[in-house]
Amino acid sequence: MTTSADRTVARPVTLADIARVAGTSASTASRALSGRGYVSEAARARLREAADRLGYVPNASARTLKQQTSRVVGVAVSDLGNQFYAGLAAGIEQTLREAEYQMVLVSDNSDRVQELACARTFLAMRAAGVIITPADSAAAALLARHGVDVVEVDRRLADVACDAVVIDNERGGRDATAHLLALGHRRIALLVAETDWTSDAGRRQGYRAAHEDAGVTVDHGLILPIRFHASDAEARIETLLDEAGPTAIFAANNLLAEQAWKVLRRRRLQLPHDMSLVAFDDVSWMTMVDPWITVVAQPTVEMGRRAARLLLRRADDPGSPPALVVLEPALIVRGSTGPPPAAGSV
Amino acid sequence: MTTSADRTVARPVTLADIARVAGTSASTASRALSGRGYVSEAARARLREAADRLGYVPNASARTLKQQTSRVVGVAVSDLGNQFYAGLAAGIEQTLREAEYQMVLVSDNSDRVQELACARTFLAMRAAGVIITPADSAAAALLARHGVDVVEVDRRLADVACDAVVIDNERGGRDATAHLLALGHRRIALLVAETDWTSDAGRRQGYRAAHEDAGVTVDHGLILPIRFHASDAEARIETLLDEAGPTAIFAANNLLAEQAWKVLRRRRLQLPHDMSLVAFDDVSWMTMVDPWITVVAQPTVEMGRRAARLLLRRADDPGSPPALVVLEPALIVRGSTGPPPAAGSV
DNA sequence: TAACGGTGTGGTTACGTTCCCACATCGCAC
DNA sequence: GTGCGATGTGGGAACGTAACCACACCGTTA
Repeated sequence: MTTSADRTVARPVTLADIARVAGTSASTASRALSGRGYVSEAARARLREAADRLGYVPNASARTLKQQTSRVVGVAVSDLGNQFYAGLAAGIEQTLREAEYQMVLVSDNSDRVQELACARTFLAMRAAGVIITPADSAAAALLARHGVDVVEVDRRLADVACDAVVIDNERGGRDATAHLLALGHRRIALLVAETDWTSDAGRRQGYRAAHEDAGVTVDHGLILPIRFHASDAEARIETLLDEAGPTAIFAANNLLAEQAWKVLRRRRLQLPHDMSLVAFDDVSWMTMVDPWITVVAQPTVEMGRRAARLLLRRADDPGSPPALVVLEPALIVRGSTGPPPAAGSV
Repeated sequence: MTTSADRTVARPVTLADIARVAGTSASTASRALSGRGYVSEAARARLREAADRLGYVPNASARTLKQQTSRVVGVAVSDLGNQFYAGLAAGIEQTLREAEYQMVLVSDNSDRVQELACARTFLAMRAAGVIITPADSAAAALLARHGVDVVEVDRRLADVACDAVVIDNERGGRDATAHLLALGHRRIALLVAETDWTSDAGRRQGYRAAHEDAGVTVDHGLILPIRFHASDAEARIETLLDEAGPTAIFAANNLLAEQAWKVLRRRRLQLPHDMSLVAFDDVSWMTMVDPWITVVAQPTVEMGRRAARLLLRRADDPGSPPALVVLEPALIVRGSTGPPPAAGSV
């Protein structure tokens, strides 16, 4: 007995099925539904109707196999749990969806092995392109060698020529540091990720440049490189405070800012009276704590959108030279920064 | 002239290429690399070597086409920009990656049209399964009709039988409300999403049940349903404060909590002296503001992991009955709740 | 009238993989 | 020595789509 429930296991409807129902060939059905090539209005209408009635869903794999390219874009970010990367992904997804592309999203923990595995997966899927926050140059190289377009976001690492979207990290670092120097600080601690990424290197460079501009010598004991998710991060910040005696802290990413802020709170240090703090990347908590945190804001979601747009543009115009989009960070001065405690005064 | 750079446009390597190099047939090459069926050690070694040397990457589309199923899981969440959904996605991605599945992630804005479009896309990709935070029952119905496994997360909406991962929302709402009632509050405002979702309905039901348990009648003027991303949310909260005169607020999701908190700060109301606040969903800012926010915490990432695991389990054992995983929320009492202001005292 | 371009259609093939089947060669037991 | 199962291999079909080609029919023009 056949009931409607039997349809739950029905074989997927194909072009051939529709063609049979509409009394045409599969070729005509393909042309009618894809809109390429000649089809009479009558045939098109019949085929459309049949497709609707049977619940036709085109088989993306068959299409990809035939056309040698898909509408899938691979995206690999360092840590989906971090608001910054989640925002990037949200921007990318939004733009891709509007262009009717799909996003395959992977969180690779900045691990080169996982990153390379992702690249291989994207290759296997014949991804139309890949957007990556690179931790290593190997993935981009592999993809480029197979002719897959790559866009690097947040930092640049590839040996090969490829599109990239970054912010002017040096300017961000410089603005933040100059702001503190202008307030009178001379001992500014720098908390920075322990990597060779261009993002952190740029911020570090900006920190140095601002000191040079102001004619202030940097005490290298004030610079503290910290690995991502290092369990001893807060302890090391404590040590820095004790040993290097800074009057201000510049935390070069939102995670380090959170950790620094927690240490300061634990020590009951008043912002900005006892210590000034500048963060990088304006996440929501920074305007919820008291005082609000002075910050170098980056247009996170917009970076994602731009990266996706670069990829889409290259799909249209494969020959165009590699584009580098540099977005501007914005220093937003809020309550967490002020003059240093007057040494020995009162 | 042929240079190494020419390889950038090389035709992808196929099984046939490898077979030719190793002196076998494509069938044997397939068996050797996929590990299914008989292959001599010698042949396997030769084929492995050839695959490595030529940089073979299997074509996922061809495989999917042939096998009629893929290693892709479709994931549709309401709003990737919200920490809660980002956490869900992170948990899902982690578990899928460990099982060597890929996640196609879409943010559908809780829009039924977009949600249905997503479902169609996942169908086209022959997704092995779909995980969704549903806004409408149509998507799950469509997928189920085509034999695609669906897991609902955070809320249940499907007419069809499918796996689901939720938390005990009623208990969460009840615990939060009972906590406030025990402190002596009798006028507790409820900020809740204006939907028919089981999540919010459950929290609302818990709110009511706690009142009943305590023998307190609910003033319906204290209940404020607010649409997601409503631009007038804060204004309506202000109005509620003025007109209904609550002594405590229970905000049934992290967005409403943020908005309520901002209104309270603007009014310079002291937590918990002038007003108590309980939030739902423990996001990072809640332990950064002063005082810390009392909250009903939900295991966000774990919910994602469990959802993915349900899907993977069903792939192994297609016949198993629909599973409903109910995780427990946890009331964490912190500084934002205390006794109500003593009416007319002092 | 013949040639021609535009329109419309269907047959066939190819994309790369897997899987079924046929077949061949063993060693071993009866 | 015949049968049989285990091992190993290759041929060929199939998955569903899109592209190419051949063809057939029109109306128009030389």
